[in-house]
Amino acid sequence: MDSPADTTPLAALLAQVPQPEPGRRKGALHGSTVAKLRNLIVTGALAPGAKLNERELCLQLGVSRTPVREAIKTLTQDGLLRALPNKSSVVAELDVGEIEALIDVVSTIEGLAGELAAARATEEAVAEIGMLHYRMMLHHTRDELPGYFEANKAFHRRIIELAGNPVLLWIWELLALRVDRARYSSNLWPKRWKMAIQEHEQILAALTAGDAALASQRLREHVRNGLSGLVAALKDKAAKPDSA
Amino acid sequence: MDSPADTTPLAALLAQVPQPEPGRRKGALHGSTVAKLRNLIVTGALAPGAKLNERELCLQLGVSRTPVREAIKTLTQDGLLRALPNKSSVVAELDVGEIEALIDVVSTIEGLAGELAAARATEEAVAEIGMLHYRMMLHHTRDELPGYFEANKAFHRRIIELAGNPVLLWIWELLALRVDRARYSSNLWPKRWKMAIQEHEQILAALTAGDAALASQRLREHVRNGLSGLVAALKDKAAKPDSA
DNA sequence: CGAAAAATTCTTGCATACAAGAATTCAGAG
DNA sequence: CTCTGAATTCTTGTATGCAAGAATTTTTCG
Repeated sequence: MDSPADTTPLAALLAQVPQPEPGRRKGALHGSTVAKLRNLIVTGALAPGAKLNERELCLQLGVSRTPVREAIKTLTQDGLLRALPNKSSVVAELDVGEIEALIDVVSTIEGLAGELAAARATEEAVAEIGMLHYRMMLHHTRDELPGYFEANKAFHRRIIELAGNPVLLWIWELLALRVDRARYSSNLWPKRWKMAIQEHEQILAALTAGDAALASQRLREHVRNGLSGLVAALKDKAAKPDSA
Repeated sequence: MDSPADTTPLAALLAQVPQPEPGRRKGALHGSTVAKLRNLIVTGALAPGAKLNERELCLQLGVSRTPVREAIKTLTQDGLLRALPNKSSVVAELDVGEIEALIDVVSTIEGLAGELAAARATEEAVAEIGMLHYRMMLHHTRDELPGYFEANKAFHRRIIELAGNPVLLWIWELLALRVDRARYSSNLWPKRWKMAIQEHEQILAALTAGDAALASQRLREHVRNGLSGLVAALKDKAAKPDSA
């Protein structure tokens, strides 16, 4: 059976079939497919409004329709795709109105996180968040957008985690997907870097002091400032669409 | 081809096959399967910890594995199921700690909704919410739990809708699933009916007055009271498990 | 009789086949 | 040449097949 020189034509054909990539184990396709597709959408590689052809995605991602369809369903639930009955799903438009709606919700959620986090802030936890803050500053001085972006997100995530509320974290992750998408689509970022860093310092100080009300307020306003800037940038872009 | 007396054995066999229920159109199975399964979980018909056998569910729901698997994935994302790799998914435990976590998040979300709703409260909208309030009172006087339950949820939902923020509504619906589940599992309800009705009246008054801060505060506290009662009831139940 | 191991059965993960509906193409009439 | 409509093709929705891994039973040895 394991003879390398099997001579039947059928065996020859079968030999070059899938070869399930030795290292791949069962049960990993759903997750990885979701991750890949989500990245394409969040980063804008798949533009808003783009139609998703399942067969095409199968080829592109190298899997069968089953995991692709599962991924589409998942991302539809996350609000990144819109499903039309018997028609191709499309990448959700990123409506400025919806981002404005996000402002209220995300700022409120992060405000709550700040309040809870301040009450639980140990020295160690604050130090860890502080580290993320400095990492972000480092990327700032180097003008490294992706690194800055990632450190910024890690800074916020760490605060949510510090709040110690799993439901809060769950909701935040859902919201963060949409926020990220909006961020990617408007690269106004350099303009807000400095102010964001200052605000982060203020937040860090409030957490260090264990001042729940202050941490809450500062996070709320920080998020509101950031997203408002995003909305303004997107409106600007919409007004003069060719200045990218 | 349409001869009613086709004589081949194969045709005879095919004749008694599925008969896809004349009224059923393509594309409806996913949604209906999710709804059915979700109901089984939320109402507790499928107990926390129960293992889901896909084949069994297929028979029970009368569909193939595909929609069942999709439904399982959807509900897993909603947090009603937990997926274990290569093993049966199980109905998520309803952990008291998680419900405590829900308190902070749901009360904050509804507080935000109250704030936004008060700012947009027209006479018509307030009248509509008032109607739901009276419907709830009616069910209260008649001791009709399911109706009370439904009217209560409609009351809250209408306020969220009045807030006019689609992201807020989306998040609220996700959270409401877990809240409902907790409610079904603890039937302490009659005890809190009266107070809930009084609180609703206060909320309605704040909305009528267009007082955003007050509406926000009252909704926040109303939700907190309700869920805290739930947690207490569940802890009680856990302490003396046989008193159902 | 008890315990470990081997074999069988069961269950999920992924792929694929088939059917219903949508999109597109092509033909023909005006 | 354009518009309409029928026929073809394409795409999604659902069912089913097959294999990898888990659970269970049976068997064998101490």
